[in-house]
Amino acid sequence: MQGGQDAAAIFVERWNEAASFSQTGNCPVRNVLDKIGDKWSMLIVMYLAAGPKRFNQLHREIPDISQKMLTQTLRDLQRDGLVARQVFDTKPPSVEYRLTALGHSLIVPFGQLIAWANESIDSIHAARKSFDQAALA
Amino acid sequence: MQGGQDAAAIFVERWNEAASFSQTGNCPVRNVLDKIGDKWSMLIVMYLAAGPKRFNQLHREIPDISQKMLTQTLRDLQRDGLVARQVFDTKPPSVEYRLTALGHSLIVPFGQLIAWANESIDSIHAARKSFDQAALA
DNA sequence: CGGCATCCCATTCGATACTG
DNA sequence: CAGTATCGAATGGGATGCCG
Repeated sequence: MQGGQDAAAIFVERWNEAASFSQTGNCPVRNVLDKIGDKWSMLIVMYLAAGPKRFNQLHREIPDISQKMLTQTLRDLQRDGLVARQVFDTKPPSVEYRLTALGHSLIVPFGQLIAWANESIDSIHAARKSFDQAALA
Repeated sequence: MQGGQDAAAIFVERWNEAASFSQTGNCPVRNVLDKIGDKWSMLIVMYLAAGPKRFNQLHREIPDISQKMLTQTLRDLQRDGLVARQVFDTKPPSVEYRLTALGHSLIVPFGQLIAWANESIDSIHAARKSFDQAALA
């Protein structure tokens, strides 16, 4: 619990610190959380965790993603230094994406969160069920 | 890296599993990630990590949150069993919110993520800067 | 193959006003 | 004090079509 309190304090502090100059939208925490909550960012990172992949390879493997969002999300990840883009001068040209060292380092803490999600999902569903039933009263 | 690969595999597996019955929107990972990415959910959790707080106390302490979003986010957190709501029958009535055991347990893995964000934000900003400059060419 | 540009709809969220 | 209700602007993201 001690570590939790520290994390909470840091989180709140950083957030409020950002609120003072929020015009710039420069909150370090929000910057990262926006990617986490993004519909596709983390899914792509997790697919790339297994190794480098080509653009259309990702497009085929990831269910339901549109070409637009795949392109856009890859650009954002590249811009943040989480993903590296390499063009091969073949014909037709091929482009390979891979995680950078920074991208790989994100998998560790993010994996903790996924583990928590899988452990807690039953409790969450149970809580929702009882909450919704209580609301019917 | 081994742990990272495992996490990635679990993540992708769970996601694809959900895609098959995606009509119901029942992906365990998305359920949690939506809360993480939510603009206010995690901020509220972090404020409550320090101890129970009343509604207006949260409203005053959290910068820029509207009454609507505070209410709505607290309801969602309560529904998922992360936050408990207790009404005191005083006059005027007061309502206290506190983290449940489940809510507290989220702070640990989420704290890891915040720590990563704070460690990596400089690298991210640097990557953005060089990316944007390269784009000007 | 690997994109980019455009249109358009759904959801999110802030502002404001009202209630027990 | 602790909400609820309604409106409207901004945003996210899918569908489609074109290009080097």
